[in-house]
Amino acid sequence: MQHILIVEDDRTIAESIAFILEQDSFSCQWFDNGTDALDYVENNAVDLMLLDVGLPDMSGFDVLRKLRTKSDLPVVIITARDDESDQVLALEGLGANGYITKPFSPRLVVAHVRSQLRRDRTDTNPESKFSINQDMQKILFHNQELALTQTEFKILSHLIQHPNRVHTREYLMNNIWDKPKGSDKKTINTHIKSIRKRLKEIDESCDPQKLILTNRGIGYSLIE
Amino acid sequence: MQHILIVEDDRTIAESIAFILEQDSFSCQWFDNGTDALDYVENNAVDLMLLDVGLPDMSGFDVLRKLRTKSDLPVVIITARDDESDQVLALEGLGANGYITKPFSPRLVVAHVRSQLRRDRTDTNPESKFSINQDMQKILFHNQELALTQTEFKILSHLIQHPNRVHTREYLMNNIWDKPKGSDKKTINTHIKSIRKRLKEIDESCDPQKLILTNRGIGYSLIE
DNA sequence: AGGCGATGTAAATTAATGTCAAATGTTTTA
DNA sequence: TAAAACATTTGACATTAATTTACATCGCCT
Repeated sequence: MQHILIVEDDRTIAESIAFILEQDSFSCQWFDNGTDALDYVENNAVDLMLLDVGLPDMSGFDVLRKLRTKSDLPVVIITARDDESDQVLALEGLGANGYITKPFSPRLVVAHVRSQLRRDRTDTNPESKFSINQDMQKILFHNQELALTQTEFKILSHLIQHPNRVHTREYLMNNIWDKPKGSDKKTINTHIKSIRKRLKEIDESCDPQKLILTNRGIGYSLIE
Repeated sequence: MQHILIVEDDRTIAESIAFILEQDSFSCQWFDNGTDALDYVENNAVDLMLLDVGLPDMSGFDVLRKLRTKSDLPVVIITARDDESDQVLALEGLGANGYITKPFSPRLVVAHVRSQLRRDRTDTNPESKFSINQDMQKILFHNQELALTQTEFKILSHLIQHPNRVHTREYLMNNIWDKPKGSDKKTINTHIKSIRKRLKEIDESCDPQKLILTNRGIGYSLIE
């Protein structure tokens, strides 16, 4: 679970942000001043800071400046002043990572938070046992790398990207290969079999036939 | 030098952005439609995309959606519509990294670009066995200088600067040589081979085929 | 039971990559 | 400027991996 630090002197705003972040399964810590926040960052694992500019003890910009002398923690500025030069200063001069102007909806805050934190994770649907790393052309199953060949990768990607729906052999044939092969329909069969084998290699206890379901007379589908 | 892709159908805007980015020592490439831009991203080294929402052929959101099926390139949306729900969709739903609403000053664009790229600096990755000295055109491996030719240097630099991802032959060809070579042949292979040989020269015990991985049917990748 | 698909094994085929040496291109040096 | 030294490209060939085909057997569903 990722931990968000909220530095905001308006209790109502802080609470509404915290509420929606917690709904989105982040954990939050709130401070109404910069000094305590900086102190907390020193000694605690924080993934991102939401930083108001107007604080009682020091400006948010000053907080950021101080923070940046020791940490590159992602910081999203929240401010009532919609002044472009402030934004340029924050982003370029001080090293902020994002900038939100009031008034804003809590959802926008979550969007910014997620956007900043996205890079730190593997891009994946959290419910799925699979995650695809396009950069490496690799698929992780239970966070372990599957040793797949090129066509196996393509087939499994298709299934993962459109789970819970049946893919006919013809459909797969047409979408995996450039030239329509047409000839033997058993070739998909073989690839599915070897994909299943590789799933089993990683998770001995799983039932690959329930993960990749055979829809008799139609095709295959991946079940999430 | 970092390379920015501008996708914007208004020539005037595109040019003013390109102008100020080039002043800030970025290089730019401009497209006025989504199709060409997506095509270009496939096979060229791009560090960030500035993406207008209102494009002639497809919405910028669609461009982003398509892009995200294969790449996690940082994308900053530029749009005339200051609509919060659009922004939430772009940031959270589609995986945009930043959001700028028109009208904006070119400086703000630069600020966003810098802010997004700040994290990407891999030059001084302490975990890496490699370090690059661009000025001297030298690469150190285990702190020992590699005796590389010009093309070997370029290829290895690319791999080091974007480690842990696959670089297709076509991609490397487009980015290492000025003029796009028509026929591929085995020229990349040969260079890779000689780079691997030189790695082995320095560290007899290393396995160059595990450092520079062959991704069969795709390309090569450097593993950190 | 009979058909369809799954599984296992193996061989044949096709494709990608590695390797090497010769040919070509480029720069340096005498 | 010519020769030498080096860099790059190329094609032939070897090697390895991936894909397809084939066939025998097993099990499930209707």
